[in-house]
Amino acid sequence: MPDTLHDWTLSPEDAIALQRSLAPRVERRDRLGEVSVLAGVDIGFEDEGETTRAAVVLLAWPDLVPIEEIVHREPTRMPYIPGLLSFREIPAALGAFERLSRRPDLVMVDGQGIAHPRRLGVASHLGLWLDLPTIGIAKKRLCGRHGEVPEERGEWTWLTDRRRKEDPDDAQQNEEGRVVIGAMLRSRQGVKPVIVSPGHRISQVTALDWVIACLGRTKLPEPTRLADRLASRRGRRFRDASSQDTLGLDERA
DNA sequence: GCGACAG
DNA sequence: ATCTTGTCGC
Repeated sequence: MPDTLHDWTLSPEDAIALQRSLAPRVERRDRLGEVSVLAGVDIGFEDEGETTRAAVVLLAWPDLVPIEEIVHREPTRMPYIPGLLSFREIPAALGAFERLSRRPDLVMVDGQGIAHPRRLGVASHLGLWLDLPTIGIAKKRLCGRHGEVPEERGEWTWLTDRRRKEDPDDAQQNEEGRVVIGAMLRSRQGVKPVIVSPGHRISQVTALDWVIACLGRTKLPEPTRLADRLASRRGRRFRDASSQDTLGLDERA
């Protein structure tokens, strides 16, 4: 029975202070080079949470064919605390990135980007650390509000939040002075929308464009979907039968 | 003070 | 996130 507090690298107070100091460095405008390799990142857990398993998948653009997969395991250091997710997941993610044969041009992360109380979700934090363009794709909302999302696939609605100290002066605002922090995207009909928020070095609109361009017929965009399968021990049953692998890609566009 | 709360 | 079978629907 490990005392979880002993494994903390940072206290919650220090982690929050670090987020506050890093948030201003997140770039919300496009700074992407030519994109030919995309990456999907996700984290899973084993041994009742004692082991963290990070998965990174590289895909060729625009084929969206996987060209490299890495699964990296290491001891879990921190418990899950809403708002401090990056401190729990990033160490393992970095371990996985170190083993890649090359760096991707754009990274899609399972979780929030700037749609975070201090505008530093795991996608933004990882983007800053790697100095790469990142996008956050989350399945649940952490903060902010939004109206109803149209039912049709590809439709979306803004996710907005009250302005905070962490928001830059030129942050994109709507008519009520609220700040846009992401978009609720109906990635598939009849399914709960996913939350798309910029991570680092990318604008809201460009982030949305990329995620939509990577949609198959499943809820999650291809990069994150593949990383998800790897990180959560699923999809191991079809390792040889590639027939199931490209199923989600056939009917897009 | 009372909820809400990524993975 | 994870523990877990069958089942409803395109």
